[in-house]
Order: sequence, then structure tokens, then C-alpha cells
Amino acid sequence: MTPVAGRGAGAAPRSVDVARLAGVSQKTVSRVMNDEPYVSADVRRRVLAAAEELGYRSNNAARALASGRTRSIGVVTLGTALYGPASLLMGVERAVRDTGYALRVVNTMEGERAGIAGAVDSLLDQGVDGIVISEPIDEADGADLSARVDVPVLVLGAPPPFAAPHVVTAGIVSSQMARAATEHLLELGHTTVHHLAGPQRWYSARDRLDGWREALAAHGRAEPPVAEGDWSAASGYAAGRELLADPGVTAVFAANDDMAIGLIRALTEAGRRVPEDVSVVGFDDIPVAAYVTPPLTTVRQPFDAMAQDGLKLLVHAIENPQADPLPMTDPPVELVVRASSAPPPPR
Amino acid sequence: MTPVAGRGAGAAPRSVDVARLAGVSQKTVSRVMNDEPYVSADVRRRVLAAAEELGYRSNNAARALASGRTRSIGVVTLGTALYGPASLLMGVERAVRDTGYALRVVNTMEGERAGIAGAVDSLLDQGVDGIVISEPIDEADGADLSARVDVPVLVLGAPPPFAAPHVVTAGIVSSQMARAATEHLLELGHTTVHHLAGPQRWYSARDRLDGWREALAAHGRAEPPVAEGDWSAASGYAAGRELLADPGVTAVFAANDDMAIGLIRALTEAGRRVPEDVSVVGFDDIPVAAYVTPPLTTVRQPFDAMAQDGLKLLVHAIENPQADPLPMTDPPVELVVRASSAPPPPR
DNA sequence: CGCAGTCATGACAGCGCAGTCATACACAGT
DNA sequence: ACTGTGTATGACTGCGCTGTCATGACTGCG
Repeated sequence: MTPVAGRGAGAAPRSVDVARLAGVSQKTVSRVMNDEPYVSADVRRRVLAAAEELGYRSNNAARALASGRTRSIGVVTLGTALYGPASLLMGVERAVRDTGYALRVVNTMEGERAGIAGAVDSLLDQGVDGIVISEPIDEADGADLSARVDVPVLVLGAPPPFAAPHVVTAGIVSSQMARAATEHLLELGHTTVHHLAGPQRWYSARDRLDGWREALAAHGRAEPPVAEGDWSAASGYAAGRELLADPGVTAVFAANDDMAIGLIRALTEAGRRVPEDVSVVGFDDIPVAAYVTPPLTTVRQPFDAMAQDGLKLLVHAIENPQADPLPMTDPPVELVVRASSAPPPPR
Repeated sequence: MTPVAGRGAGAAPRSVDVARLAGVSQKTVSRVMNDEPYVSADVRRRVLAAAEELGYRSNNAARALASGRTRSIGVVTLGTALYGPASLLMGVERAVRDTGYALRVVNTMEGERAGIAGAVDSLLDQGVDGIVISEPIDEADGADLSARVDVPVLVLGAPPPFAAPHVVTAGIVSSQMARAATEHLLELGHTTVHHLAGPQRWYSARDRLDGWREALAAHGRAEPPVAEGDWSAASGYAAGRELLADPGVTAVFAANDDMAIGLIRALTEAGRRVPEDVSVVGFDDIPVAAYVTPPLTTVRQPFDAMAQDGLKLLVHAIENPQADPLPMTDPPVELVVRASSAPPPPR
């Protein structure tokens, strides 16, 4: 650094500058800024006034260096604008901010070079205090990640793709709700329910598939062949075209709303009415689900609550390194019944 | 810090540790890590090997403190999972990562305590090198923000709500495309086009309103009353119910796809066919737009390209503080014509 | 051969804060 | 009065890195 005497007028004020102005020591300024005890009301007032006057902001880098904590949490997302992941990310942001931490974000596209492990690595480089993995997917290299991770990890979405030393998992009991959605259709009288699955690299897609299987098994129904899409409406449409070949299909549970909508489009174009001929249930309750034709029966997940609950666990793990993980509370998921599901046509 | 001799075995390795192992000075390690010139190939190799062996990561806080730059960019978003903003955020993440910077995110809900200014403030507290404001909205206190901002700001979305010292604006020429969408309907033969506007606190909503006005004016058409929604399908539905009162409505340009879908639902329920009786055009090209009934004519924005272009400007401004802003290139926006728009019914 | 110029490396200081410890004072209990 | 305990403050140091400058080795050239 250039050893400029007196520092340029443009230089940001430091805590010593505030200290000088307030007539106290630098350490006392630090105390005030961190709400530490043992500062008299008078001194606190003077310091705050001085800080205000100078427009002082504490230097985050210096604080992090001195304290060894960055007060930031990193989140790994899949970089899609899909409603589910995007909502979850927003929920995470809100929850993180509520805890007083800062949020750093790294995306990892499906099939991208380093994948989740790479994203986690880059967060560790940045020195985060904790990591949130939102909607994990199965990656060949997922498992070797645990080795270098030395901060608590929260996996939002089930089940965890790897076991790291400080991993907590939270929220998203997709399988239960997938089961409920399937049972809803069975209870309407459908002999069986087809499934339009999400991409099986996503754990949440597997989870929904499992729930569907459980429901069929519990009711003693045979398991029809599974169609797999990529979450997109286009893939739902394509799957719908194929399902048309089987005239016996009367009910389909799609792993998300976009695919359900594509599916309905394919059915409609072919003259199969929804729900009179075929019932369709989606998952996510995207904002337009209630307004498409027909309005879509679907499953609503409380993204905000899941994020909040999860972050509570994560912050607890960060701030109490030795303590046991907090117990998880299951978020209230909800089946929203609309017009797209109805009893099967009479035979 | 506890002055432990020898540092616990669990402590993260520092550059001196790497230096010792490689038999060089700590400064040389720093040179290698930063790809600085004047390091022999042999030394570089040894240093990298030593770093690998120890699992060394450079300490970001220390680097930031010493260099005065955090190599991170902050983004302020509106905290919605709406397709447009969410896509833009994903684009920003990608673009930021491509530049080698880290990304910090702060949301600001509409009507939240501190608003955009507060979000910017918290980013400045964190010490970002640059700020991206994604989809600005009008806030009473927006203007006073400029005072304390000492880093370049990129506003993604037009027009800038305030003039800060280092602001660059990029992308999103909504008004032009809104105009194109409206003209598309006029050219199909509609006498006039109604507009279902977005919330007018959003600049992008105003922008689209302006474009619609321009188109009508250019064709010498009178301006029918404007309905205003809140981007949601529900608000589009509500607006649709009101529009039904006027049997003369044959074409509506909605400021986003969600509202368009809600609108279509209201029309359909009332027995007005789309597009035979009423044409509807949306905005955004959400993933399901092509698969709703009828498939939606809409405007597609290249979010990734906008984010990339904008970030190029921002990074340029960060790294060349004195230089003039780079010129903006207009991103290729596209009108996607589908079944929801058609010529008006014969009278 | 000697000097300038380039390359390669290290010594040293200091970025701005928080942690540790010492100190000073106030008041309570004996 | 004397000790003990709690409160309020400051001096000093070091977090791990980068910037500056010094130094030495090597090159080319008159």
C-alpha cells in the first residue's frame, strides 16, 4: 500500500477514525459495533454519533480475518428458473437474511463441469460459515465432497446424496405428498394411476416416484410403466403423446405442474378430455396452476417454511459446533384439489 | 487469538505452510496463487504440489483485506419466484461466475422496510466491488441511495430509478417489444388493443405500458382504459372478469404471461373463445406458455444475454474506474406467435 | 570486461478489525 | 479500612494475505 500520510480524503473511514472523533479507543468502537456488553450508554451514544457523522461501515474483510468467521452462508442451486427451485432459493434468501448472515450463491447446471462438488468448493474458497444445497441431484462425484468440507451443510431436499461430517437435511417430504396425490386419484375410483416422473438424477424426482409406488402398493395395484420427463412442459407433452397409445389410461400423476400442463395439452389435442376421460394431478402449485384449463389439482409445498426450518438447523450447527443437531419439524404440505382430477369415466 | 504454539492440527493451512513445504517464501506462494508473472516453472510446480498436498485454500478475507477488493458482486432482487425475475437472476449468476467474481444476493420484497436502498446498503456493508439491481421498482427513498454508493452499479431493467455516480443500465427494452406485441395485434386487424398492465411501481411494467401507448398512437388509435394487475394469474383473472363487461374487446396485450393466462381463464369461463372472439398476447414466454390452451402468443426475452452484456459493462467499470462506460448492445428480443392471437371476429 | 536491463525471489510492512489481558474505578460485604 | 466482585475502558497484538522495495542471478552488448 502506498504509505500516504494522512490518507486521501476519499478513503473510507475506519474504526480508529471513529474512535478518535468519539474520544475513545478503537477497541471500544469495535465493542459498540458488535453490541458487546460493558459499554456505558454515554460512550455508546458518542460512538454511534461519530460513526454516523463519518459514514463509517465496518470492514467486513477485516472482521472476517480477525474473527475467523465470515457471517455468510453459501447456497448451491441448480440454476434453473423452475418454480420449485426458484421459490426455494427465495425462501432461503429470506431465511438467511433473517438470521443475520449474508448469502452467497453458486449455481451448478446439470452436467456442468464440476457439478455440486465444484460449487461447494468455490463456496469454501469464499470462506462461508455454512452451506445450503438446494435440490441435490445425483452426480458421480457427489460422494467425494465430504472430505474437504469443514462447515455444516444443509441439504434441502431429500435424501442427502452424500454423507458429510456436518450434514443436516430438512424439509421436502415429497414422497409422502406424492403418495397422497396418487391416493387421491385411487380414491376417486381409478383402477390405477400412471406416473410421469421427473428426471431421475434429481432426488426429489426419485422421491415422488417412490411415493407413487408406495400408494399403488398399499392399494394392491399393479404398477404401470413409468414415463420420464425433464420437468419441462415440452417433455410432458411428449410423454402425453405416448400415453395416448394406451386407451386404458384414466389417471396420471405428473411429478411437476409444467409437465402436467404439457401432458394435458397432448391429451386435449388428441380429443381426450381432462378430467372426463383422463384425470391429471401435478406437483408444486405453480402460480398459473389454478388458471389453466382445466385448473390443475396439485401439491403445494411451503417453500418458505422449509427454508426457514432448515436454516434454523444450519445456524444452530454453525454456532454450536459440538451440539447435537436440532430435531426437524415436518412442514405442512397440502394437496390442492381442482378440476383436473375427477372420477374415471364409466366403462 | 490464543497464542497456541504450533497451531492445532485441525487448523487450515496458510500460505506460509505451503511456502515452507515448497521451500520458498510466502510471497512466492502468493505469486503462484495469483498467477503473477516472474515465477519459474519449477517453483510454480513445487508450490502447486505443496498446496495440493496440504489442501491449501487461500483465505479470502485476508486477501480482501490486503488488496482492498473482494472480487464479489452483489445483486438486489425483488425476491419473487416470478419467471422473469428468477430467470434474470439465474442469468446474472452465470454471468458473474464467468467473470470470476463471487455473487452475493439480497432480496427486497415489495414494501419491505428498507427497500432497494436498504438492500444496497447491506451489500455495501459486505464490501462488494459492484452491484446489480435486477428489475428496479419505484420507491420513495430510491433517490437518496446515490450518496453513499462508491462502487459501480448496473441496473438491469429500464429506466434507472435513480442516478448514482457509477450507474450503467443494460438490457430489457421492454417498451419496444410491448410495442411490437401491440402492433402484431393491430396488424391482425383489431381496431384497438386493450392493455392489462403490471404493477406500475415496477419500471418494467411502466415500460410495457409505454410501448403499448406508442403503438396505439403510431396507428392513430384511441387508447382504451388500462387494467392493472400485480403480475399474478389471479389478478389477470380479476381483470378479465371486468373486461367482460365490454363486449367490444377483441384484443388484449397482457404485461406478462401469468396475467394473460388468468385473463384467458376468465374469458373462457364466460364463454368467450380465445382467439376466435378475443386475442390475447402475453410477455415473458414462460415455459408453459406453449402448452396452455390455447398456446400463448408472447414475447421472449434473452435473459442470459442481457445479464451477460450487463455484467461485461459492470466488470469493465469495476476494473477501469476512470474509463468511459462501454457501449450497450441491444439483446435480441423475439415475438413468439402462437394460437392465442388471431384476426378479430367478423362484425 | 563492465554496465544496463530483465527475470526471479525474498524481506518487510500493514490492511482494519477482534481477542486477550491489564487496568481503573465503583460498590458490596465483612 | 480491606478485600472481593462486577463494570468499563484501553494497549497491544496478530489474523493471512498483498504491495512495495531490495536483492541477486542472469542476459546481451558495446
